Amino acid sequence: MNLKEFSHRIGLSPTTVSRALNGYPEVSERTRRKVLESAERLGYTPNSRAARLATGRAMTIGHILPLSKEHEMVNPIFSDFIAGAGEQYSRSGYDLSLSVVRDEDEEEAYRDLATRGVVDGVVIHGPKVEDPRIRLLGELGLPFVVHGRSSRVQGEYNWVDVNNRRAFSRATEFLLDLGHRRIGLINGLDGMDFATRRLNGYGDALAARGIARDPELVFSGEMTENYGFATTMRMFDSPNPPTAILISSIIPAMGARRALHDLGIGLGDEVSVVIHDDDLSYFRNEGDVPIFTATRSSVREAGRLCADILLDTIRGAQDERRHVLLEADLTVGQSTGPAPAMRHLLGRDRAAALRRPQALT
Amino acid sequence: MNLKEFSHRIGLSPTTVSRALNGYPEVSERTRRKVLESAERLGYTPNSRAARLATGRAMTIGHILPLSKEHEMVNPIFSDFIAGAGEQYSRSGYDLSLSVVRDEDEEEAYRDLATRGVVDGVVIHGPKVEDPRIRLLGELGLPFVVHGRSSRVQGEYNWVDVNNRRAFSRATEFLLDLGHRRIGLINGLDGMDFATRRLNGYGDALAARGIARDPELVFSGEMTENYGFATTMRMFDSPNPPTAILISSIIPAMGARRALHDLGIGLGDEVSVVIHDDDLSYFRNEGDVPIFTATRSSVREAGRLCADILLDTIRGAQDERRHVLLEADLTVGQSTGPAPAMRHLLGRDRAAALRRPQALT
DNA sequence: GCAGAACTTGAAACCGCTTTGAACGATGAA
DNA sequence: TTCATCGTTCAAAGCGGTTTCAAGTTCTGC
Repeated sequence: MNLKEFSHRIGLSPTTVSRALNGYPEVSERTRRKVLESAERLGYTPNSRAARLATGRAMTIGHILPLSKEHEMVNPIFSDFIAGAGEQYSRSGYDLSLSVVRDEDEEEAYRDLATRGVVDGVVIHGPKVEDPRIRLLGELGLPFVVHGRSSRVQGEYNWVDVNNRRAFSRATEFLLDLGHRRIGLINGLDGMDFATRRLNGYGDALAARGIARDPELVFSGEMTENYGFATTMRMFDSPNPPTAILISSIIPAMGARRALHDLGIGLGDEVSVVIHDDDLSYFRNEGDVPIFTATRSSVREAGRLCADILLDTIRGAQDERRHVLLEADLTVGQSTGPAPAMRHLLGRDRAAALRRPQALT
Repeated sequence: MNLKEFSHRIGLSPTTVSRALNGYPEVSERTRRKVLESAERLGYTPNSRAARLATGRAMTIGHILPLSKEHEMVNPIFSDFIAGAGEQYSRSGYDLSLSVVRDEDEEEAYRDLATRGVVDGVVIHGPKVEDPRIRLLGELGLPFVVHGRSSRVQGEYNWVDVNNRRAFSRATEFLLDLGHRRIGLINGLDGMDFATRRLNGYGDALAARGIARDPELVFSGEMTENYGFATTMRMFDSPNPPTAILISSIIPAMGARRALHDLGIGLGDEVSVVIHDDDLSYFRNEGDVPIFTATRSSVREAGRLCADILLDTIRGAQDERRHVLLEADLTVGQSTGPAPAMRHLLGRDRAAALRRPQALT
């Protein structure tokens, strides 16, 4: 049933019905009640396609999920972020549109969303240190918010970020305080803004204690379980392995744990691990004493915040650009302990001998 | 710029321009080329909102992501499925709309999508054994495809499923052939169709060898890492633990591995594990010899197939309902081996003693 | 009792595209 | 040469809402 028929049936004009349903003040309370009740009874719902054309609003927020041909990987934090943001969209009557594109087509995809008029705003995921998408969206005049920041981009824009630098400098200090001196870093992909900030935080803390950064202990890559495994193996295959490792996500941390296990190295005992925990719903680092010592910041909460800011911007309630910097609290779990005094006993030979798990047990 | 202005500028009627851009045969090749080239040059793109109203098509597929208040968990396979499906949508010029709703509002959400006319079809995720959504969508007349099946629902509908029963009976047989007799099952949530089929497959294989199913060895729950950990701990806290475990996803398998490690029980050696592997992009069970012996079926591929079927149905190219049953191949990895003869030595006492990892190393 | 303000309601234009039905010129057959 | 046919193009009527502007009602204040 369309508006014309519905309004005719209840003996009112389309104008009045439209106003009543959209909460305009010009209709009397009595009429509004009648309209709402009749709509319920007769099962009338306005057609969104028509409303969107008439109002010029798409009532939709766009998210773009780029897939690179090489890695073919979906960022595991994506779904939790979306869950948080989507919750807020629903609450405000907005839809969420997701475009899956090859990463080389990503800019084109933003352009497309804007000119086709299917979204009122977009969220930028995973900004690089110098991300061209920010300038592009500015030029397109499409409201947006960045989940993260882009250090080398000039100008104001909305963003929600974790204080990655502080989180990683604190985590590093924590390990230093435990007596660790050789600390590895299993970081995210090179070029990603968050990875750079984490690296800086780690570097700062080391520098403050006068410790040189050993490039052999720093890795960057896509944060899969296998990546965590491979990099950990690599570190312990050297004559001078670390006594502690910082890991950028719980997923590679799983791989690191597997590696340590295979090598027969005690986690939290012989080697300490601190992770950054995005509080993924299927991978909770919880319990009285969490498995991993971690700097935690809920990505779902970040999604909610991004959504709120973006919707405010779109509704024009927000003139200036907004920034939210989330602090990640450090929670001590089972994966950290004092640096072992005997660390030098561990070296290439033992690592090689222990490579196969069966050889151990 | 809108169609009126654009067509005026290039000296053609809106009709002709619209036809040229949409590939109708009535326009001459020369005119079409001119239109396409001018559109490119002047930067004209049709407004989708208007096109959607005019055609009555939403050019959008809906996905609903339900969040339960208790678990608050996002299915980890969701993002990979979406990646697969979204790829196909893009290819066909369709958008993907994602609605995040509380699970008690899920049916209402489908109803809403249908009456508001914002989608042309939807995908049903995670069907229960008897899922009311299938009948509902039938009544609403909204094209749909189910990722999975619903055993106790009558009638025809599109679906793409893995042969869960066969996969789990084969995995069980594989373990039986290795001499295992006490085999645990860490399954998905009770009531989910896939979980029921897996349980049946497991039960079939045991029954075929005359082995009684021990309820103490079967668990169902939401497939988190912690769930895998807790259930494994529980199994080994009994006087008669299993020598092998089947696990429904690689995520709880991580937890199971952690538990075995904490208990000091060798994986693949003292205890065998077979998982079902959805081939998640950030969690690849790969390598020359994969970590886990697994029945594998790519959820991303399932997403692609669902999208293809749904789009065919919407375009009317498809009259009958379509079904795809994917077979999961069993790949042998490092996590399985012959049943240890000395299994009876392991019991409650040793398990209790080994509970804390530090006590071991 | 009446002018003017304050409420309510409705007619019609509009959002920007698609598509029907008509018109036009060119071509070919009679 | 004329008429039917074909290939192109266009004017105008939708699609189903929202919103402007005008008009009708009911209140106020005097």
